[in-house]
Amino acid sequence: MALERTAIVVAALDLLDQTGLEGLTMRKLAEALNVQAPSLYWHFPGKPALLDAMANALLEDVARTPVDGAEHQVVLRRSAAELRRALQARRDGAKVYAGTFVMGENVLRLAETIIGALMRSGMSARTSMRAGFTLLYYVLGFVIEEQAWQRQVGADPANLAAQLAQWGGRFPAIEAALSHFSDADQDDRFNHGVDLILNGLGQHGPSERERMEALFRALKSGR
Amino acid sequence: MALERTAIVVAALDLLDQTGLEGLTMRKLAEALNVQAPSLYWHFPGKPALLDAMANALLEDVARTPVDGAEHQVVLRRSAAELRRALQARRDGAKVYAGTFVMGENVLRLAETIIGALMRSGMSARTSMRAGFTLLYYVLGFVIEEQAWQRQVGADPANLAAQLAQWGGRFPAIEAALSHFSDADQDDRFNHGVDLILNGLGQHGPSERERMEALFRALKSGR
DNA sequence: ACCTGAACACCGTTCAAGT
DNA sequence: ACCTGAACACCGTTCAAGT
Repeated sequence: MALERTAIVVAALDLLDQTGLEGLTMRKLAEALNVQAPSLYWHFPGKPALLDAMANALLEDVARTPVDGAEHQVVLRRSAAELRRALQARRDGAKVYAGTFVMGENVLRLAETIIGALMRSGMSARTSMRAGFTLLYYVLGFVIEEQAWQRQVGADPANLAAQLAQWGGRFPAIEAALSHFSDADQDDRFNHGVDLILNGLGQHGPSERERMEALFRALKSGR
Repeated sequence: MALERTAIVVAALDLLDQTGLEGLTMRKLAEALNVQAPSLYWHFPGKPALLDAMANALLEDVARTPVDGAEHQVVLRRSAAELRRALQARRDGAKVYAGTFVMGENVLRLAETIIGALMRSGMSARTSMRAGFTLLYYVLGFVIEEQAWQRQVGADPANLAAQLAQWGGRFPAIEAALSHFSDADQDDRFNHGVDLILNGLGQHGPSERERMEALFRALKSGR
């Protein structure tokens, strides 16, 4: 029953928040569902399959807003922010997602939204895909490090400067930069990276030939 | 003894190649070292500490080439390629790295190389850090997905088109783009993303004010 | 300083059996 | 169709004891 599968995934995500990825076990999950551990194996072939379903479920609310005729920059910025938010919403969310490779509905919808917006702006399918994935990789990497930072430094902030000081001036650029690495700054940092990628896109944008092809396609489809 | 610690990490990385991250256990590692499992706890406080050491060891050969006066684009391109290669060198390398947050020597040297090159080009410490991390996040995200792809699709290539076909035309942009997603193309895809980020940097580059400040600093230090 | 034996409190998964 | 009991082959980690 589809309802039961969904309920298991929901319970698994709640358990994830409580225990972290390390503490997420089939036995504890079964207990949370008032069931014996082997029952889960009727619904999922194994733990990896459950983690795949969890990864896809993380993106449930991503890329739901209609794009309409929005500029590709707007679509990409919003998509990036939504993906970050979705991965951040659960403890170890980025690590769960990073451990899987799912062609699930939510993942595909997100990719379709981004790549589609780029293609509609006149870029070729090839360039759109590459640019879109560049953005997605950036977001994934960002949140992975963001959550690792929260786990490690969030638990013991004083330790950070001490660890760096241990190398005694061997890394001056980092020391100069680290003062700009504050917790309050995370959103700005994230947006700056997104802007950097969008900015790179501007130059690389549709070539003369790609513009002509896009125009031709539009005319042919009668719009 | 530092020698023993290093030997453990080397053995752990070799075991990782054989078993993957899932199969990497303290007991198997101890066996590979002809020792009982509890012995490892004299050298490392626990498995997470071992994984931290492994993550840092992955970057052993990264950012070793002297930068000299190289342009920042050259430094960044090389650093990105070296990081990708290092994470790719071991099975599940990116996942091991993504699970940790280590202020280790190798990680710091890589960050110093990138951020230092950007600062020397005239960018502020703040902008250099943000741009540098954008590149690093991209590389990390790229290799995570690259290795996930190798695990999943590499094992069963025929399955891919079938999985996508299942959604029957709901994701046309992806279908159009997927033909450009070949195994042979991975290096090109990677470089394209790096170029995109470098390209975005060009516009964002040193402002007039930042150029003046850099010039002033250079003059003051007598160069 | 470095390692072992024995034990504790867990794991994921299988499978026959129940309803 | 869905769940349980019992078991198998493992885990990470602790700790007293050895050398």
